[in-house]
Amino acid sequence: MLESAAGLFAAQGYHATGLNQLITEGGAPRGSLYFHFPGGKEQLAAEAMQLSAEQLCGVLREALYAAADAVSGVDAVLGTLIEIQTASGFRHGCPLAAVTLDAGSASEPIRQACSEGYASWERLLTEYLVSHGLTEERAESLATLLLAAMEGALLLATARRDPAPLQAVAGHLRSAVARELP
Amino acid sequence: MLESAAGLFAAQGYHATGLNQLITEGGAPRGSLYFHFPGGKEQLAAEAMQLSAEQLCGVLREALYAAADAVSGVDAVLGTLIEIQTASGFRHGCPLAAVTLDAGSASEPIRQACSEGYASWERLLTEYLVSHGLTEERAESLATLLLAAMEGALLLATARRDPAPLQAVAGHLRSAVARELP
Amino acid sequence: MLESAAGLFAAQGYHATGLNQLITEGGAPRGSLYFHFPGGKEQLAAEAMQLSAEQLCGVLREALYAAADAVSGVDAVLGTLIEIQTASGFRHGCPLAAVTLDAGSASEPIRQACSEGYASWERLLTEYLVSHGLTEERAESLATLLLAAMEGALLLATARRDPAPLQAVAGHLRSAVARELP
Amino acid sequence: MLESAAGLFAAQGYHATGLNQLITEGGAPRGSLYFHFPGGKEQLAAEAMQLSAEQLCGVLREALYAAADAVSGVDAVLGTLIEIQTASGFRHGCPLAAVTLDAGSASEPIRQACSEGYASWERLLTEYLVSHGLTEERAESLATLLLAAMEGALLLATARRDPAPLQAVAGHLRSAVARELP
DNA sequence: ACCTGCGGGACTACCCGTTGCT
DNA sequence: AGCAACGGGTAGTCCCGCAGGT
Repeated sequence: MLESAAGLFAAQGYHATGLNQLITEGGAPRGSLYFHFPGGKEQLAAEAMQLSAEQLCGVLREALYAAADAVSGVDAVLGTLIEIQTASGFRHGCPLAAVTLDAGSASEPIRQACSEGYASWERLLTEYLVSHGLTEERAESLATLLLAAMEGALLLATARRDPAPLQAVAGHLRSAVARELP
Repeated sequence: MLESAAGLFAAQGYHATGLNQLITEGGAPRGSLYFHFPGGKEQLAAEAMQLSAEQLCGVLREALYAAADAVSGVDAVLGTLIEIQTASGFRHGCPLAAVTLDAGSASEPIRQACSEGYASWERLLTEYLVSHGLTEERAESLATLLLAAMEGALLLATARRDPAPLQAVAGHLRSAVARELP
Repeated sequence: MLESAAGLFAAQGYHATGLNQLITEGGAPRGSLYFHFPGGKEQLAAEAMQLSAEQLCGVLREALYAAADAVSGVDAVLGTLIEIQTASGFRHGCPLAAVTLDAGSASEPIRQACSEGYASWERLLTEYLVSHGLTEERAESLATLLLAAMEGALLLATARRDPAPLQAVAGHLRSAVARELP
Repeated sequence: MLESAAGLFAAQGYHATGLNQLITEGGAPRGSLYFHFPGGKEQLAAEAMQLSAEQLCGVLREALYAAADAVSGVDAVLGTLIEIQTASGFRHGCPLAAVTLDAGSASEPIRQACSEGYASWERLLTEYLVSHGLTEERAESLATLLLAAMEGALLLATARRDPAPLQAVAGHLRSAVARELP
């Protein structure tokens, strides 16, 4: 249920995703939804965002820690994103972005769930960079750049239906990391 | 009319913005909308995206070409974005992003309008970098990084209601540009 | 539209009457309803109550002023009520009572509409009694008794599906009026 | 449980009172309701009506038989009603009326429960009047008038949020009774 | 020709009263 | 006795045409 909701919200945003779509796709009856999510669509979306964030966190962690060094770790992350996006026909970009932008301004719980998701990814990157020798401060700043550039590149790639922005960004991020390493 | 529509779409996305809101905010009667925009809401949104793109293009151009050098040009652009976002209480981020993500997948005209908007900004940056001595190829690639990082930072700042991501990214982009200059 | 709504509300009360029923019975599409009654079901009910009150006021006035004297006027009114109720199979009692009791406590506009309806009937009776020689004060008090007894009798008759309470009350009201006449 | 249900139904009618409200107010779990009341909401309402009728019957009996004579007995009854209604902020009128009108036409068990409730009150009044010397026939007829006028006055008072109709009616009923006494 | 009041349903999120399975 | 599930139903709003008027 939450899984399918997460996919729908990621692809269409909050308001474009109707309850009907959520329940048919999720295979649940209408009334059960409000039993498990008394807060309705809003709560469902917030929990879906949390789930999405955790899942992607796991995927990124695997990609990072399977890599030989920090530079190829960044490469692996970008490669993963490219694969996810092209495999889905450019429907799946960042699983939080669409909801962040079309519901984050109206619903505080949703905004917080999204914000926490981004923060979790940023912490992951920061810890990874620290484990490769960067100071806490430089790691945090670099992690923000990495995350922002990846998010933006996903947005551009979605708009263009073309992974080129992700690839162009990958090159720059690789060298940015390389330069910061001790 | 278009102006107010652009603001509404930017802040809420496509599906969260109702016709009622558009006409009350825009001060136009209901039926007239379909005289001026026979394509309905979709056409209105596409044209609003185009308008937003052009307006921001002008603002960025001014900021860039008023700066003494390329590094401070990038600084000026980021500063402008920070100002826009904080001044609007973190409601206005990128004027295209929300619509790109919640309507771009369903409406081809809207996706194209957004895509063209991003492309126009990228061309602006590319030309600016070329005018500061970069080769066409390196300028294009760097422009993509700049645009992606700015878009992503706007997204993160919106989610967090905090301009910190924009500031963190600004530092890295400044040095990225500095390194590429001849 | 309002006529059919008035009938439905009278027979079933406010909450038991769904919008679906109102629009199918009234022959209007759903969207049109909210054009003419922006306040939705609540406004529709309030206006229906007003209409019902005016219509019944007209019916009662005719019955009263067609009668030879005050006593037979009261008789005519009760007779009219009996006829209305038996003709409808005890579905139509007082057109305001059901809504007064199941929405009047939750919706101030509806309560006011109902209250004004009762007041209009009371004024009608008061003026009629004054025109037959009662002082203003005694007329008002007697009108209240007449109205209350009629309302109560309609309620009892509805519950019992039997006009006997109306007939029993009629006798007492007739003599109550006879005694007060100069 | 039944007590709280009775209060809710009296104040809001049958359809305006949701199961959720009944179980939260009544402090019972959702599923248990259908153990104790296999007939569901309908049975619950019918039994609540019966309970309300019996309780009010008791209250009225006490008021009547504590009075010195028939006239002051009627006075005591009206006084009790006024007190109940004003004490509850005009939310509690007749405990059966709202349900009678918004469910009596659709549910035969409920209609019968209400009808029996009214009949029990009428019997009480009849017996009281007989015990003060009236013939059975005149007592029955007068009891109907008393009950109808009280019900109607409660309705008017509820609509107006003003006990004036009850007071006006009290005067007339007092003299009606006085005249009938031997 | 330009505009708009009104009408038309499909669809929204939400909640209802009810019932199997535990 | 009771939790979890069930869909049909709620009021309300959506985006969109179509005649009529200026």
